[in-house]
Amino acid sequence: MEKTVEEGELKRAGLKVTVPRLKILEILEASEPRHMSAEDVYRKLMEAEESIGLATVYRVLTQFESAGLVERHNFDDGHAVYEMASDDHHDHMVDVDTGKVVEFYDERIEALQRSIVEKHGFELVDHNMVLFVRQPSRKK
Amino acid sequence: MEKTVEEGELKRAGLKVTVPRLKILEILEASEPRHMSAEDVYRKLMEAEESIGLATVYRVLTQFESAGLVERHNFDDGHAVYEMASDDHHDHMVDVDTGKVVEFYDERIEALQRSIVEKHGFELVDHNMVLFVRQPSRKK
DNA sequence: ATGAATGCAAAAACTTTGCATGACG
DNA sequence: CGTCATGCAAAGTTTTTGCATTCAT
Repeated sequence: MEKTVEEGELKRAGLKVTVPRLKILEILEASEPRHMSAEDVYRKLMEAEESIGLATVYRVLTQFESAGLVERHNFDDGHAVYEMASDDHHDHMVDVDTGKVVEFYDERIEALQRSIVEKHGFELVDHNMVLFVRQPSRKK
Repeated sequence: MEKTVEEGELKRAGLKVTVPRLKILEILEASEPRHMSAEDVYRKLMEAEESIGLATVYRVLTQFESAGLVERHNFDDGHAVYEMASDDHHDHMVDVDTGKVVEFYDERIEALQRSIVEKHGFELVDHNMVLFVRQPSRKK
């Protein structure tokens, strides 16, 4: 039985290697679009004929978040979505017509955020920025 | 019966003037902190001895949002909060230790957002930015 | 009077929890 | 083997909806 990369990731995160955790990790890594709700993950599991409870999906996603493996975002619509944590931080741009999500990074904005926060006497722990956009070609 | 400012606001928004809508509008305008969940509003109504159903609070807040009277935000914790819409746009800074919310505005960030969005071929419709901050005086 | 708004209760959507069973190290 | 993870179902939260009644115009 060969050791997969995912097993290593789980061990490093201090999580016991189990079938649900492996499957969920695989799904998140292969996911397109990159942002998935607990339901989305559960649906993929069902498609893959895995019998894993929805409750477990929620538990595992929460653990992954605590372990820093995934990031949780609250866009607008009121339910959480998860994406694999990457070293490179990025923000999001959501096309309001299509729902498509574009990721981007701009160091000037990051720097401005830090400077604004410091001006108010705080230090920046984290941030969350979503730009709602649209193709300009729409009439009116 | 004298006409209040709030009555005018409701009429202008195309909403019939009713007791629940007036009371909720008053509460939002007087609110401190400025960000209130539906439950918060409902609690205030109860304190004021008004018998208005929670369902009505949700309905009215949704109508106010559609009418542009209030803005809805999803910070981190998963339930929506509302604040009176003001002409001057601003973003939010949340102290992760105390939960306190600071509002701020920085034109340089606004300009950068527009420029980034255009570089991707979109136009900016709206945005949402929350900085999670902390008092630097914490040890470790 | 007539159509819209409200209150109540029931339902829906999303997430968490309790507990007995089963799996990992 | 002891502990931790899982599945299932039940409970919690937050928000929405159906319907009879009340209210604004």
